[in-house]
Parts: sequence; C-alpha cells; structure tokens
Amino acid sequence: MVVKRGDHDTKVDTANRGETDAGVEVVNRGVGDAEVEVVKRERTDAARNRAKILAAAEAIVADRGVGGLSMADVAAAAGVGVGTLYRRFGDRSGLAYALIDRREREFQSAFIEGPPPLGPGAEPAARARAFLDALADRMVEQLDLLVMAETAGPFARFGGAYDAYHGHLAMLVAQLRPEADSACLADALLAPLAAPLLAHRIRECGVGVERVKAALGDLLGGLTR
Amino acid sequence: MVVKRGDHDTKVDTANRGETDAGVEVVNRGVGDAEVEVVKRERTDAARNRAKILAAAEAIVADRGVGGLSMADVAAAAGVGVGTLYRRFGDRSGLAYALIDRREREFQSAFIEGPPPLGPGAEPAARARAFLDALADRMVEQLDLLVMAETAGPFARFGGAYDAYHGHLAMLVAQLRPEADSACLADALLAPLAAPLLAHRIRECGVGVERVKAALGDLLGGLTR
DNA sequence: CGATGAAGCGGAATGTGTTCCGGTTAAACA
DNA sequence: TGTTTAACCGGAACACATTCCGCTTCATCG
Repeated sequence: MVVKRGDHDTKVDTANRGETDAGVEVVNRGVGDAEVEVVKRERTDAARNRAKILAAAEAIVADRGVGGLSMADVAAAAGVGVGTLYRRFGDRSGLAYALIDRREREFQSAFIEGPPPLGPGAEPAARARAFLDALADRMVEQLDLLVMAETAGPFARFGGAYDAYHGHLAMLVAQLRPEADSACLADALLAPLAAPLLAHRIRECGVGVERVKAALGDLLGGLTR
Repeated sequence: MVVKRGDHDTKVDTANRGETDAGVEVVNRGVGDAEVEVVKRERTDAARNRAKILAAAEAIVADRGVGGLSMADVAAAAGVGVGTLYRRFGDRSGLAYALIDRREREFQSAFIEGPPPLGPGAEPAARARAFLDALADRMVEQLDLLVMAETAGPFARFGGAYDAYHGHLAMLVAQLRPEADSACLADALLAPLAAPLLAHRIRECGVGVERVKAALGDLLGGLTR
C-alpha cells in the first residue's frame, strides 16, 4: 500500500483524498459494522484535463525550469481554465507534488516491499541506513520540485510522503532502540534531508550528497550503540 | 560579535548591509593599504519611519497574529507607503526578521559570550547540549514569526542567524569529534529544529519540546561515544 | 544661509496565486 | 432514449507581495 498525501491545509476539499495515478478515488463509507470500499471513476473529461495539465506542466518545467511554472501559464498551455487546475491539484504545491508523484510511488514501494537492504529482509540498521541513503538520492533527483512543494505551503510536506517516510523510519528505529523515542528520532533523522536545506548546502555551499549521507550514517551509527 | 543576516538574494541592494539595531550602517572603505570604518547615520526621517513601522507591525501581530501581517496593512497602520517598507526591510520575511531581531541578538550573545554551560567555559558536549536545548526553547518562543521568516524564502532571511548557529555548533562538534565532518553533523543536528517541522509536531501532533530536546540529546550522546 | 545631490518617500501599477460562481456535461437511471 | 444531477469547467474577480518612478526632504558644504 502506497501512502499518498492527505488533505493539504484547510482549503482543499475531499476531491483528492485517496486519489491514485489513474485518477480513481477510494472512498471509505461506513455501512453498519463493516466498511466497504467504493471505487469511483473520475469523469472522462476530468481525466483528459488531468493528463493535459500534467503534460503541459512537465513541458514548462523542462523548458523554463520550476521557477517558470505559473498556474496561469500551465492553464493556458493545457487549454483549460485556472479553476480546473485548482479543482484538480488544490494549489501550486499540489501541482508540484503531482509532478513528483510517479517517482515517489516507485520509491515508496521500493522501501516497503522491494528487495533488501531497502526492503524487508535486512537488519534494521542496514535498512535504515539504506533508506536514508536512498531518500537523499531521491531528494537530490527532483530537488527543485521538492523545494517548491515544500515552500509553497509550509505544511504541505507533512501531509503525505513525509508521513510515509516517518512511519517507516520510526518502525526501524523502534526495532533498533526499543526504549527510545522512535518517533522523535525519526523526525530528527529525516530533518537534515529537508529540501530547502539540502538545496542550500548542495548548490550554494558545494557540499556533496555523499557527505550528507555519511553524516547521517554517523548519527545513525551512534544510535545503535 | 553578533552575526547578522547577509544579503538577501540578488534583489536587495546595499541599503541594509551591516545594519544594526540603531539603524547605523558600517561601510568599509579602502584607503591605500588601510581600511577605515566609516559610520554613517541613518537619516532622521528614516529612523522615525523604521520605528513607526516596527511598532505597527508588532501591534498587528499581537492583534491579528502573524497571518494578518500584510505589507499594505502595516504600511497603512504606520502611515507610510509600502515602498518605504520594502526599502527598509527588503520583503515580508525581512520584516519578520526585524521583529525577531532583538531576541535573536540576546540569544546569540548568550551562547557566544554568556555564562556556561551555554557560553564558553563548559565541556563541548555540555555546551552543545545546552545550545540545542536553548535553541529549541527560543524557536518555540517565536515560532510563528520564525515559520514566516523561513517560509517566505528558504534561507533568505534566516540565513544569517542560521550561519551563526551552524558555525557555533560545528565548532563544538569539531572539538567533540575531530575526525568527523563537523559541518554536516552540525547541519544534521540543527535541522530537526527547523521552524516548520517544530510547528507541525508541537501544534498538530501534540509533541512536547522536551521530547524533541531529548531526541536531540540522544543523537548527540551517540556522537560523543 | 542657500545650493546641491543623495537618500528617502508614497502610492499607482504589475504579476501571480487563489477563490467564486453561473453555465456545461458526463454518467446514471427510468 | 429522455431526464436528472452531481461533478466539472472556465475565466473574471480578488488579494496580496513586490516593483517602479517621479517627487520630497534631509544633511552637507561652500
């Protein structure tokens, strides 16, 4: 099961809840004691527009960089109104997140159900290390978009992917150090990989990802002993 | 010596360089081999406006919260034009930073030249621990403003203060673990105290500051052994 | 004291993210 | 196939940060 971002702030309604790549929506509807999952297909025009918007956004990012990604431009290039963008993606950071999404899902399934050492089967320490390394690489890979997804709304990050990372790492830390505050430690280990900090260090200060990974490994090593 | 923020991006000119609380500007002017420090007083009308703006901004924050701090409102309340705000503070995050500034300076002088264990004189491990604890408290104290200063442009405004923290902690870590990558470790130890994460955990998740401090102490403890 | 120019000032103009709402349409159902 | 309705669409309107530029004022210096 891949964890997706939940509601954004207080603004976004349920339109995007549980949404997946194909644009279907999973609704939990209480029926007596049992909960039945009802799958509700996205309307065809909506699906068409979603595809057009994502294609247009990707083209604009490829062409002009993330900075040139304005909602009005994307809407114009996709041939839809801006209202449609907001209906689909909530806000600017939501659009960025959608652009990131495919990779994100691959990454999440890799550490949840992929082969060791990232996936299950390896020692917790090795898994945690592999996870942080892989996450660092993943962040760098789409750094611009990630900075934007995080910056547009300060809490956007904590609504979805972050929770998945946090839950996973907290589980590993709990195995490593049952007596410790695994939730807080997971936060602390994840924090150095925040997009803005990473972008600053790598781009402005010439620090390589490898050094960041090594420092994190150092921290993790201290934890296991 | 208190470290202040540097230039913002590419936009802000030299108007605010080397600025201090009283609004004076220190200019280094090369004269032959020697460099002479020339102190140039802020114009009286500018000083008056600065004070009016800061007072108005403080009142608005106290009244409506940080969210209600709009540039136009502050300008109107202070009885100046918005252009004046921008001339003085560069942008929204600059204004937030100015609001934070007094406390910030106290804090910095406390860990740079204050009494131990925060200031010089204590063991590096104890100082690092005390520093992280104190920083956590300080962040919580003005969390809203700090989130805003950080969010408007990541590292734009808070960069100066962050550099001070980073330099200090990196020095302590280097004493603690001479062979380690103290710069990266300092980043990693500072990152969990980033305002947005802290705000989220404390306000949305009910995590107390004490737990965050303890986790950080745990991490630090692992480092010293 | 009066000229001079650099610094400061204000507010209109601009750009862009976000919301709103009347009209449209796809899908379900009789 | 006709009816119904919830979802969707578009773009005008809005809010707000930021920029621009012509005018004003302070401080200096002859």
